[in-house]
Amino acid sequence: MSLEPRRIQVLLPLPLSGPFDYLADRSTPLTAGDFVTVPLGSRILQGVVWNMSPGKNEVAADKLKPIAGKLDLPPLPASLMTFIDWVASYTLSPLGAVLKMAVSVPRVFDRAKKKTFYRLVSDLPDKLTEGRRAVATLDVPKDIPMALKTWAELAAVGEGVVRGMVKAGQMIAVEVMGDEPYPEPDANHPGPELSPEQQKAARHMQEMVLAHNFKPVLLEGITGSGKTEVYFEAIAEALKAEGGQILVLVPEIALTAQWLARFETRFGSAPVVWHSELTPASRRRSWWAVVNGSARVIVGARSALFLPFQDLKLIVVDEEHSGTFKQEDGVMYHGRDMAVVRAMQANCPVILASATPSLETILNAEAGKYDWLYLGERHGTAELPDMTAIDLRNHKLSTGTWLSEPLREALAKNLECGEQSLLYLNRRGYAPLTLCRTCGHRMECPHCSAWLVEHRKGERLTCHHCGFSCGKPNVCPECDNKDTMVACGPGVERVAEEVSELFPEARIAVMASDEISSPAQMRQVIDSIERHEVDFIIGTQIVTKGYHFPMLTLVGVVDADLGLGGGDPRAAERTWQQLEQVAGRAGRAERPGQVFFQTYSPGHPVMRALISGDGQEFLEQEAQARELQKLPPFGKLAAIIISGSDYNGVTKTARRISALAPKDKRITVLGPVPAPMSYLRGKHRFRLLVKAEKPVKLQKTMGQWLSSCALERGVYIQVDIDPYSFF
DNA sequence: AGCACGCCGACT
DNA sequence: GTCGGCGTGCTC
Repeated sequence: MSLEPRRIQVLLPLPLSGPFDYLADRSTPLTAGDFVTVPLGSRILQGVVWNMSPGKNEVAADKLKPIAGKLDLPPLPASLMTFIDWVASYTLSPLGAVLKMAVSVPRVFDRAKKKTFYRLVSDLPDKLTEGRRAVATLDVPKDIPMALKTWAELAAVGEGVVRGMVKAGQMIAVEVMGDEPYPEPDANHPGPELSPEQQKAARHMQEMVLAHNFKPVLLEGITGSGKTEVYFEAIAEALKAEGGQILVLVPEIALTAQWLARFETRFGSAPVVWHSELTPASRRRSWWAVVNGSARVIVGARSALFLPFQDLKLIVVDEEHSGTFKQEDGVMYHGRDMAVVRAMQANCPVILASATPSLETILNAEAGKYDWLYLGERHGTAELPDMTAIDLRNHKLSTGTWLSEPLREALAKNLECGEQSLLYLNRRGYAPLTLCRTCGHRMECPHCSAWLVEHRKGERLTCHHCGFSCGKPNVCPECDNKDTMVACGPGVERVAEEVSELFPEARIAVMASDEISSPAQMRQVIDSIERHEVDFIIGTQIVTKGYHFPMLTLVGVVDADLGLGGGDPRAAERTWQQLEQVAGRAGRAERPGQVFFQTYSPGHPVMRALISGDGQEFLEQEAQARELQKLPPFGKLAAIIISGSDYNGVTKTARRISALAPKDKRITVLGPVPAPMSYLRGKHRFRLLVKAEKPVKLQKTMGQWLSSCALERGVYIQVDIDPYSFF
């Protein structure tokens, strides 16, 4: 019998393309997925056993080091390892970089101590002391063990009382890895009444959950149709099973206090949350709850896909059309698409919900690859808002104002009626551009190819791409003339200024990401709107995130054309989605709503679709355009970003990569052109677009192609499979 | 990602 | 003469 140490593969959470071989003692029990510590260079790192056999490319025997130890943690579930492998090869990212997303839990390893929790026994004696009775009659979910301290606090007794009950056998100690478990959402908690239409959709999804098969479903529902309540029923169905976990992906968890409140109303307790702004302690607690299976429902941002679920029963992607699901740096992946893959690997259904589904998803549904459920009725008696385009060619704006006569009148009338109005402009700050009246000099960011945006707070100019900021100059840096710098164009702050001049008495709230920095602050603003302490809401994108305000009956889109320029084939679709979402804010509950779009091109297909309320024709046009250009989903698309601080080096490399493109008729390489942000954080960026016909194995082709291009120093390339912007 | 190794400027 | 700047490249 050989007692020679065996060679195993260990993957480290570093941007390395694959696992390293290490030596492991045959007497230590190890399996794939186990967390180990290994020496790397001069340091000791935590890694994951990726394979119990050596790697393909033989490493010299004298380089091999033995593993340093094994961590007392549950192994990474095999399903997550499969997913990590898949994501790495699909996105052409280093395997270790993908692993890092799954194990970047601060101090998760060192604090993995066993903790003791307590639960009540079922057969308690009738006679108890007053303190013990308080503990025994607490209204807490059964079978959820809690810390001694928690019991004492909830029952308002001393810890001694609880300790006494343990001694008397009235409570049982339970050993749990990690922190206190979360309460389990109650599937049978009485929820809101569903309309027949909602019930029908809910039943379909419940059946999918029971079938326990991979199946994507598009849940399309106009704003106010109660999509959330419908997929809650699918979640409830999955919860009824003995074990298993449900993942809900949302675009920006930090801002969805209203969503969490609705969840609690339906299920009696909050779900486990996961997003980048969690404190290290709650991050660790959530991670543990997921890995030990005690977290039944997890709601999170796209990174939640990489949590160590033991047994996924259902995935929901809310607001599936949202661009924020696309990670644009590091490992570039699309959360919605990866959610579908994760569901496929877990063999469970995946629900894609949206009022304005992405074209990709609609086409998948039309092709029959996805089931398609449609909710067309607004909840209660609310009717669809009235959509009106204001042609700015006929209603000229006077200089320095941004609200046309008809919109001002409508706002005045709405204020008189005591109802709330929302003005939407997807632009933060006061003015997007500052220029010199004398010489025309534009204030640009020294590190990016972007204009500096003026913010009223502190009279500062700020770059929205890299955060650079400086005071607003009195003297033109170019021609030295004094007091010639003027603000051009509107941001939300400037519209707010105009509104306060028009209606000096009115109460105004500005909602923009730089005004609202925490969920608590968001909560505050929402509360004050709900309490009707606000007449006018002036907001950017963040107002489209699914809040409803019953007194909000008028929406004005300050610049409906914003975002249509450029030439990005996705711009029209995005604008349509955004404006449709904003329009949905108007006239919920029992009050009809009005929506006004200020535009210079009321004949644009997007505007026509919005006004007629029929997106069908518009989407068909978009689909045709994509098919003609062989853009996704009719073909494959990837971007190569070449960046570096040396402009010549970058352009030279970009041209060389383009020249070395595979000679294949089915592959077209466009560019290089300056990337959307061609100068970002001090680095020049150029982009190549790779268009390929569907049968082309894009990852394999690109991998071979790019590894054949030797890079000069200081030049970096990055691949973006399925780029979000087609530019 | 770290961390060493390495090759050029201002200090005791 | 060294201390140290951070550029490049390796880590089983």
